[in-house]
Amino acid sequence: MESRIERIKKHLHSSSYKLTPQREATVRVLLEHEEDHLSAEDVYLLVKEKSPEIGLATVYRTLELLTELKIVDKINFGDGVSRYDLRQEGAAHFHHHLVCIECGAVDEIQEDLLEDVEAIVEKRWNFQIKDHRLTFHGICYRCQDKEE
Amino acid sequence: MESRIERIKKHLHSSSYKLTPQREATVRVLLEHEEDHLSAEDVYLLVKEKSPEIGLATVYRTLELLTELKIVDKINFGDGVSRYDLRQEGAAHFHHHLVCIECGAVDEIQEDLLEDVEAIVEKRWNFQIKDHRLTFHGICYRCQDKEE
DNA sequence: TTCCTTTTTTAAAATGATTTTCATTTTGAA
DNA sequence: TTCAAAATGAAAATCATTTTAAAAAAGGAA
Repeated sequence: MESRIERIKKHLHSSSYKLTPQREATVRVLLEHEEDHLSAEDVYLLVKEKSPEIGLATVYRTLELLTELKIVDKINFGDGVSRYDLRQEGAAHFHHHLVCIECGAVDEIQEDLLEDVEAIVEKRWNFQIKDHRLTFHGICYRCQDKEE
Repeated sequence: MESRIERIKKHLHSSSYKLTPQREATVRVLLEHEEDHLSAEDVYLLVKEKSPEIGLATVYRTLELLTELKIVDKINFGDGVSRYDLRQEGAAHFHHHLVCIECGAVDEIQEDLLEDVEAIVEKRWNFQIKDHRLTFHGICYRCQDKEE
């Protein structure tokens, strides 16, 4: 059976891009840090551990390329940096996030939950939805426990 | 009856901040441009028309202050700049956005639409929601017409 | 293989948004 | 009026990200 890396390689090739060693190292870091919401700088530092010669600009270019190909999602929690999440394979919809305003933790919601809302928006606003971003800011279960 | 500006003034005073001429000029620009999703630079240029002595740093500081006091919402559509929206008075919930990937237009959805989703999230993830951000990316009704 | 063209990379410089610094001005309370 | 704190403006600094330019790598054709 085909590995995730191999499928990404094919995906790149089908758009006539190569899976260079630098790109592969970057993808591997993303694979090892799913759900971690790494910034470009985070990714850079992690890639550097195994491939010290890589440049920050290459990481940025790779993340941009992967975003274009919809292999990763670029997200923004309003803290001044973009973060990059590997897309779940076969996921029809982008996952949602829970950002804790106490401790800063970011949890993920894989369920869609928006089918009904999207149906309403498409019909009522006559808007053809291609993608969405939903983030809740609040207090996570861990911090709720702390307070009591 | 009390004007919007006066209520904002009281809001500032209740946190022991002053409504200085610069702050008032900034708020007035926001009041005159609701739904326009102005960037700090946009606000600065508009404020400058009436108050040419104002500095960009002051506009940034004012927008930050208004954000802290929840008088404005700072939003980010992933285009590299933060945008600032005056909050609807008495609006329990932040409004949502429709971003057109063809023409870049940003439309607003004032309806909540998320009550059910939030109830599920609060219960199932045991997360105490304080705020949310929901943005749909897709094709607006204007661009759909163009294509046909 | 060798040559050639294209893609990719690197490091450094450039850019652009935002924040900080610091000297000056304004403010409100005593 | 006097004083300390708050606010401002201009410039400098910062930080994330992008661009540049030259070198390296990759792939295909002869």
